[in-house]
Amino acid sequence: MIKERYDFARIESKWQERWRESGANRVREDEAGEKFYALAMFPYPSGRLHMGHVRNYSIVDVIARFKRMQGYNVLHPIGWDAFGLPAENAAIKNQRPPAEWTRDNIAHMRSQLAGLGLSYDWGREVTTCSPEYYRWTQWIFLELYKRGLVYRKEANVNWCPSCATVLANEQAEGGVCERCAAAVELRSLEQWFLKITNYSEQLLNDLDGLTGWPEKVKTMQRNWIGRSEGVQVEFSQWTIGDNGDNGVRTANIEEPTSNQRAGIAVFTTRVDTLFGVSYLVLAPEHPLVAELVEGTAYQESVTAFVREFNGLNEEARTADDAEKVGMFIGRYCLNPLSGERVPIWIANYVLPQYGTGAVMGVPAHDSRDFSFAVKYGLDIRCVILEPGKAPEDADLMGEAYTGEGVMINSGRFSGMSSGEAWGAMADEVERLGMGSRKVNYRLRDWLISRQRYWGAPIPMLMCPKCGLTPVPEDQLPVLLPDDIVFEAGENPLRSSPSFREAVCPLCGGAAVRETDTMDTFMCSSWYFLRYCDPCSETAAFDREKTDYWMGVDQYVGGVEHAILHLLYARFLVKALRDCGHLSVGEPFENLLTQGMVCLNGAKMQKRLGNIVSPEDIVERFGADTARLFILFAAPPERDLEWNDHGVEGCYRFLNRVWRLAWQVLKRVSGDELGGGAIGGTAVPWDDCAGRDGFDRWNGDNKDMLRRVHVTIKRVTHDVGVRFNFNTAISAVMELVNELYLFKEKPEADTGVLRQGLRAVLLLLAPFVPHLAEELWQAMGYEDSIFLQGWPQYQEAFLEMEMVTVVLQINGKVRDRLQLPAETAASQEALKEYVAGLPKVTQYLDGKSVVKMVVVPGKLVNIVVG
RNA sequence: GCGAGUGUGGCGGAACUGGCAGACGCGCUGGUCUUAGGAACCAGUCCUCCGGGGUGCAGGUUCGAGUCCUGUCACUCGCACCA
Repeated sequence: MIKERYDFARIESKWQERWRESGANRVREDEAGEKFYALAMFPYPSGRLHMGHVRNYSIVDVIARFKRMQGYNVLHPIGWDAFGLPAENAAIKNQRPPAEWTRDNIAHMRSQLAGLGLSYDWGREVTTCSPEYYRWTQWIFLELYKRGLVYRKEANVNWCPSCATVLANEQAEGGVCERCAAAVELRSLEQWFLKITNYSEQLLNDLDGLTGWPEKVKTMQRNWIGRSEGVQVEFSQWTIGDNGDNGVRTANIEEPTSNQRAGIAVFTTRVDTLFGVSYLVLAPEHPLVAELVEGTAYQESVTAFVREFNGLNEEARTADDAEKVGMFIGRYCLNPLSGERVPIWIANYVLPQYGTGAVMGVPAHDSRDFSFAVKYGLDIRCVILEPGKAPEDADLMGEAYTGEGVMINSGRFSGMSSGEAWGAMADEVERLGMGSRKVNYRLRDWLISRQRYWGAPIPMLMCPKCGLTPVPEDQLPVLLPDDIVFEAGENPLRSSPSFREAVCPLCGGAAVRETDTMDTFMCSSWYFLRYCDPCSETAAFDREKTDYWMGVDQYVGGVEHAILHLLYARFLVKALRDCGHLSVGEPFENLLTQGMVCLNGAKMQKRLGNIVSPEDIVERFGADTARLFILFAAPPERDLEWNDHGVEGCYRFLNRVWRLAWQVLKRVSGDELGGGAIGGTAVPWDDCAGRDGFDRWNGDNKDMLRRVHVTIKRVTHDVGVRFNFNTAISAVMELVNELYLFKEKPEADTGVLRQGLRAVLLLLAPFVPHLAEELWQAMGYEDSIFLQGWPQYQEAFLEMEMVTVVLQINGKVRDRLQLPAETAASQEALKEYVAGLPKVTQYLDGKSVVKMVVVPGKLVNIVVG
């Protein structure tokens, strides 16, 4: 028999053990029922869980348990995003291999997860740093390589000269080394890239099909991809120096000399402003700069200016407060349409990696060019009239006009609308062979090289004879060596002979292994595929299994992954599909981005010292209370303010449920109806479906049953459709309050009471699985509550005999009428009833009724004039 | 600057398609029981001059607006010289 006290510690460990022993959460592909793939973003094994994890995994667990009760075949896996920097830093600090540190962290966090009663299929656990996993990460790399989606290129990395090591962007914040505070330099290294830009268009367009994603995330991805349509225009180059004599146009001349070069290409989205160009700017890094100034009077000053930028990393370069600086380099070029001579400048505000690294300056119609022109006294030439402004205003511009208007000062294009001119001028540029329409993206290729130990080694070799050679598939995995000494400095793989020395698979000669490892985002971009087939030794995943489980039906995680992780995963899925390994083109059908967990108004962070430890909460109140609070305190997408009193409130509520069950069961066992009925089989009042069952009851009993079914309906909708767990829980709280009141009524039937308790437990089960399971068993059921179907409400039970109709006069609530449902449902009957009310005559006060608005079953509004 | 989002009691938040604002919980106040309680239970808890007024502010649409529209302010997040 159930005990009087709610002993959560005993109950929770008991059920966790039983679920584990019975394999309650194991799934297979061949089971009956539609599949449902519920996924939380897997954690980095930092050492212990924080509240953000608890929130994330509680949300997914509720969804998984709910769907399971609804009869779905639910895949609910967990794993570890286990490569990465902290393990390596810890290794240096404690002289312990990263593998050990990671393994211990995982062990501890695994037990914490188990302690929360999360219904994972532990048989599918995946760890990205295990050779069984990263073997396939390497295989995917090779697949992409085969498909031409991998290339090598020189690129800058953050380099700390004092630590002699490469830093990630996050470690180089503010241009300063995180560890030693030395100024970070840029170093150019040969590195590996994935051609994600091949998929720019698809990644952008397919966002429209992701109807289950928050608009916010899609917008962020759209901005990140940054598509813009424009024209790439060539400004032919003049040879003139700064002595002012007229130059000669030299474009299209064969055999160019050092003074006769082809044009300079710029990309513009505003080709309509071409006649407004008063200068042209190159990025300081532009390859032409050195050539253009070579041997001129400008060489020295320009070189000095350029050098200033080389040491600067991108962050310092693009900081908000960075002032625009630039200089004239003594050269001119020709405007392809107007034929005008245009001075060439270099300036810090032009980015080398976007477009062509060169920009046409149109001060009148671009705010950046405007401020630059004002600073350096450059021509501001208006070519588009702002509607409603007089032409003479153009000279007195206080800021750039970036809108549309009528063209002026633009040769034969004058008089057109700017929209028309855009097309006409683009056509003209193309006709002249001076450029063409072009689409540009902000998205850059994905640099996956990390000069680090703790990551999946890039499976490539350099053979002096055969060049770059992929490691053959049957030689995977390329294992990380463990004979490594960890100290600050270079990638330890570089100094490991056992790792570096290899044999070329093509010629059999000596070769050198690539020592770069892969960005951990690479490992986390396909883990959800591995969950579908986690133990395969012959493939990354079986196509049939991914066909069964993919895509993920519900993905849940923090918004901080809205761009990188989600974009990379989408890219990889598309690439693998194109390699013939997948049927789907998008990994995640529905996405829920949960809010942060805050304390005192700020995100819980070790750094801020505003941390509440999940372990403490579980120890003091139990996992069920922790889960309940975190789901009750706010809807999942919103930030959640932690509140200790609120936790106690949830604990109180569970105690209240416990006592209710205890009292109900005590009464049932003493009741002639209940005594013999407890057991695994259905008791009569458990299946009083249909109108007949309902009509057996009346008065308080009938009202109580109605409440039960109304609550089932609400909770089903709130959990299954809206993911508003907070309102679902509050609905159950209301039901419990009602049951307490009902219990004291003289007419209260024990069967109805039991029916109410049964509903409470079923509805609470996804939230507080241990308590629900314990009380379910106490009710006499032998099977797990999770094998019980999700409760169904009966329409007939929802029908009200009396309903409340609101009476308004001129929109103000004047009365609430209790009416038979039949009367309330009919326009005419309601009108008639209301018209006869003395209250109405009183409020009319001699005035006449202008109109009567009737909403059947709800409201009557009498408009009085 | 661009983009997205959010503004409701002392607090977290309800109000789903325009129809009873403040559900549920916290906190607070008073009470019952108790040796005691930070336990449990009961009652109360937006303001009010008792007419009414209240959902950041100002307008608008409507019989009716927290909800829709326009403008505005504040805060949060993302991107940020992307030509």
